[in-house]
Amino acid sequence: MNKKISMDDIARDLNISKSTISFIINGKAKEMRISDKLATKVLDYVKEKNYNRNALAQSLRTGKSKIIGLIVEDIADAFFSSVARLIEERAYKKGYKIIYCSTEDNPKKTIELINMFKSRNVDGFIITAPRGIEREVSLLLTQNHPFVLFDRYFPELETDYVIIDNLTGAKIAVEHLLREGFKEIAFVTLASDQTQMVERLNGYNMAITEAALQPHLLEIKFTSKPEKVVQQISSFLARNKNIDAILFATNYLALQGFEAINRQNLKIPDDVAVIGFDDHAFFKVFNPPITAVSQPMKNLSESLIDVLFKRMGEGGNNSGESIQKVLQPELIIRKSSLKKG
Amino acid sequence: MNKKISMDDIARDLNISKSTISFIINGKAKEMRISDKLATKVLDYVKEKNYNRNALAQSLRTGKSKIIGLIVEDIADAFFSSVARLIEERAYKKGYKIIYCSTEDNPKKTIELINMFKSRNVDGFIITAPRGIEREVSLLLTQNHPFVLFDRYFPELETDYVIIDNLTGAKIAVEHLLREGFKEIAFVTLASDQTQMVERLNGYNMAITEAALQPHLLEIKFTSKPEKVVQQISSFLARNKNIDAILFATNYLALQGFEAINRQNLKIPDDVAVIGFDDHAFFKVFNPPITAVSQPMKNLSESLIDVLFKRMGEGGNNSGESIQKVLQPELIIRKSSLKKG
DNA sequence: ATAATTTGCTAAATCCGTTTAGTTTTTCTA
DNA sequence: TAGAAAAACTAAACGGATTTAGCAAATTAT
Repeated sequence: MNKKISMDDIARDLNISKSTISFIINGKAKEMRISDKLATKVLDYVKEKNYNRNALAQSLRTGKSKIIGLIVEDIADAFFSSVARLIEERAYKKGYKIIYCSTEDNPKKTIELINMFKSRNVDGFIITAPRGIEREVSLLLTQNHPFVLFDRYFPELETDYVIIDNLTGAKIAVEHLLREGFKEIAFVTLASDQTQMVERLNGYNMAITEAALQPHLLEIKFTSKPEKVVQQISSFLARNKNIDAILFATNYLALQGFEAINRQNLKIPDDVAVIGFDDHAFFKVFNPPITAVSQPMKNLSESLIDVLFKRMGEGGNNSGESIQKVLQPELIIRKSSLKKG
Repeated sequence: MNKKISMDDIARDLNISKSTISFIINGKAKEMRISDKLATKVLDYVKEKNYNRNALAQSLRTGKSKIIGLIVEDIADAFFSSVARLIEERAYKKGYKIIYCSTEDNPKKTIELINMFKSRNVDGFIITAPRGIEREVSLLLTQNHPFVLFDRYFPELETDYVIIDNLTGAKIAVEHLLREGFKEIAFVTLASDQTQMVERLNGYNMAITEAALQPHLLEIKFTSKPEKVVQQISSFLARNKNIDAILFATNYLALQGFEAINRQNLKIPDDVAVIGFDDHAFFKVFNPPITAVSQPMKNLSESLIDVLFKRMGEGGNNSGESIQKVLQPELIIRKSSLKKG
């Protein structure tokens, strides 16, 4: 590896002080009363030699990094990767870079990631938190690191977060199915104590109870292999032939659910109507197109950035109230949830 | 922000030298003949105080970071996010973290990202390179930074890369359609001079020429908005009503293509057969399921990591031949490309 | 002509680890 | 029991920037 040129090298070559160079490079030439002549000379030299500041040294000294750490559950998931992309775009415009990592919902890994980000002086965190990192998150609070949670949050902690109204999301989905005349509406979800999942279940239950109908609930273990999930849904459908509509709590479940529906030789929506939670680009072109509870991706990512920058501007978490945004999801009605006729 | 504890602090508190602490923390206690008693004392203290090394300082001194920079075209794209996820998993097991960024195929942004990674001492790069960064890439070569290109490469540069045999991928797709009896096979692709796109076009052309058939080519500008893409494909189909099969060069085009096919009121595969390039989880559950040229994701990500680590082990690029792997894609045949009957 | 400013620039401390080249103390050998 | 060798640590330089405090020369004010 070619050793890179440093400010010291430039200082030696041009026979001036390192401080002077630093001021010039940081655009503080005027402020520090460096002559235009010298400033130009340095800048030219820098350009000629293709000099780049060592960001490590800079961050070490300043404590700032112009980097935001984004910690998502699984970057391969369309929801998270879309958010990541949108956040990256916005942050980039503000001169910040994003580095992202996946937790795979593993608290140990997540804690490691948080510490790695901390020890690299990221300026802020955006986190989808698995259960089990409550301590680490409250450490972020007390240590006054700017951060925002999203997708889910810890009710017991007073943190900033941006989430969607999951309860309402599930509720309007079920209510739409009710209006269409479906009566035996199932909810296929993950067995999870994460807030977003709990709320979706609550929304489903609320709508079913209000309509005085019978719930049909299938909770699947997070660890199940895809084929296992298909089998579980498949046998669930076989056992409950009266089910005429299904709300899937996540896209991943919807995917396996479609497979199960195929295996049971059911037609959407004639035999069974379907709604997914989280929209997906492909849902629009499915045959039939799939109705979905859609999270406001743009709004979500903008809010995340806004909240985080607010915190960063204020220099941390102990300055005032926490900011908690709850965005409204939208039901995008397509043919998969419409009664024939 | 609470100021964090440093080795100096520990040194002062325990009244020993900073070097000693460093040796102990780095597991060099034996080697440096530090007594077990002192080592234990320090380790206990470190645990008690929840001390974490400052990774910036460490990297600054050592030049290593245990971080790999992954630069993809668009993390929101299922292909790239899947690769990212798989690479992350493997790297994590080796004690490396991944930080990833999207280029959006913008050379300027990509160069910035590469420089940012460089200035943060990442140990290696994995890059999907847009055109226009050839100079930067050859700089990586001369500066002896370990890196691997993937998805596409620069024929004029002698670098490591892992790609798939795009020509064969497109060719076997068309040949399959020919075997099924389709005669008017269209290729919908992006106007691009990136190698993967050029090769896919070559594969299509080769298969069509060998069969002595008429090509039907639609090249779409990369910058087109989604709706524009739909319209272009739609009117392409309207103008060429004889087309009985389409190979889409990317998933994104397939998505817009499905929409266009719907608008033209065509049925898959009866009116028009369809094959996508790059498989997608949802293709399996489409109605009908969609045939796809599938990249060997596991193999791809493993190869990338293997090649990169080889380079990193050798300490850079000027030690020996470049490693260029070409993986074979697989045609996953589903109903969308089967002739009725 | 001298003091007070202003201009233009620099020295040195600092951020926090790593690592080389010792130094001091203890133990062993002759 | 002197001298060699081993054991147990440590001082200080280094990596590459930022930033405070301050110095010398040139201007301006008096």
